[in-house]
Amino acid sequence: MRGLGDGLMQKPLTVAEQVANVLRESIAEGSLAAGTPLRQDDLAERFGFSRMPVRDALRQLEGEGIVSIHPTEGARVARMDAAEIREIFAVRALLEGEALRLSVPKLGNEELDEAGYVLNQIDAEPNVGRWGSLNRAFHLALYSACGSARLLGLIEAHHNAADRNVRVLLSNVNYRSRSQAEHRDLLTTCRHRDAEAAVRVLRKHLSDRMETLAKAGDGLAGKS
Amino acid sequence: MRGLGDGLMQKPLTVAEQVANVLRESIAEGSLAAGTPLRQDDLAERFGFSRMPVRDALRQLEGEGIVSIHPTEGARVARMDAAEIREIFAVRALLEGEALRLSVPKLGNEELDEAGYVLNQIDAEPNVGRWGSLNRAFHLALYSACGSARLLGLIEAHHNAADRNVRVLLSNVNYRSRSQAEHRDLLTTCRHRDAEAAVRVLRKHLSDRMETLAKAGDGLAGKS
DNA sequence: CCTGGGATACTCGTATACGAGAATCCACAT
DNA sequence: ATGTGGATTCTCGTATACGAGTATCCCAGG
Repeated sequence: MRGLGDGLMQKPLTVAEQVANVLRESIAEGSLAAGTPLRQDDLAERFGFSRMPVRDALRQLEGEGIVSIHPTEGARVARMDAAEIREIFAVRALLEGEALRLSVPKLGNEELDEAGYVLNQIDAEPNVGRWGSLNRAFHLALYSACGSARLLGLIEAHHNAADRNVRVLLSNVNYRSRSQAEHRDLLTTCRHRDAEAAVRVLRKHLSDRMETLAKAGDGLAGKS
Repeated sequence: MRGLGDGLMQKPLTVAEQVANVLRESIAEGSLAAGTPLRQDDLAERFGFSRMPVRDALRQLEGEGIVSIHPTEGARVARMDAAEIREIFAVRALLEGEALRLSVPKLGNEELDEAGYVLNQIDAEPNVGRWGSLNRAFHLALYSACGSARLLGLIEAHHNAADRNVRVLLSNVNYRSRSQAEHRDLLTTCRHRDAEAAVRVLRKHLSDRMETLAKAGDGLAGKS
């Protein structure tokens, strides 16, 4: 859970955080496959910094569940099998369902329009790499009125954790169009301020996407 | 969320983790009040180590939401007002409710007996400081069969985050006896393998404890 | 040819050292 | 007396250096 309450606080961007961001993106993008050893020396040399910021970044990513660290053994990109993907999506369904339930009654047109704008951006975005963060932005916009920064932080962390698994399927046009259709359904339901219906749509959306992921992505996450 | 899946993995205990444990315990115990600045130099000197392990420990605790770090400003014990306490308990109710629902059907007598044993330990434990970890052990024992290491990790993290707020009320005999009574109710329901009833008991337990905490602990967490 | 032991190399954890930025405090001028 | 400016101090972030543990690889012996 990275920075439970960030988003508003103006922190001087430190090198360690930049490294963490790049690593997170590289892992999400897929250029760093699951199980890849992350040597501190190598990374330090690649980035042109010393090992200290790299250490901090790895610690941070460990907290997000993206890498796993063993003191003597070093850090590796966290493995993620089908069971793990199901776990993440189950937690997401739980957290996001609750966040949506709390948020919908308090949603203003401002947030709804923002969500709709993001949806259009997704349709117009040719670069697959940016789809993950846009997807996250859409969901968080709908939850933003839930009133619990902690809940939002957990949700964001789990989006990050699952990002790399989502992206591998984005080249599949079917996945993208179905996902977008479900997104628009969800937004419409939210516009009607029907919280329970929205939660049902969301849970089905997550459940369907998860099944697709777990089936298709079973082997590609890499095995030991 | 510290070590999503620890508990079984045998890691060489590093100095940084020891420091983190001591700090976590000190914060939970209350000797480090909310808002207290945590100077790296001071802590390093107190523990007899250099600043590096302290830095790592602080990073880790930040990930757990126990301390907040600002790059130039340093680290402080995270503030926690009544609203934050309610957030934590709301998340706990959500996570633990689901974990219990998943776990109850698969619970063996082994885990149930373990939970009962822990309850007796709580009654027999004179040292208030150990009540927090025993309480956590009881709850986790009931959830242990849920099948999701991720869920258990999140639950553990939120127990740690709320620990210090729980402990301040333990000197109150009423709180302790009522909590124990609710615990025994919960255990009995679990023994009957009635998942939905167990979830209802748990949610009421958490809700009641939260209300007591939020009311009583409103001012004692310290203000700026 | 296979196995066991020892030395080497590698990686992490920790310590020390240096530079930058911010907050504080004091002096001076108005 | 009060406000402003500058210098000092304090703290963190980052770099470099050292020590310990572990895995690996090669060579000798069976």
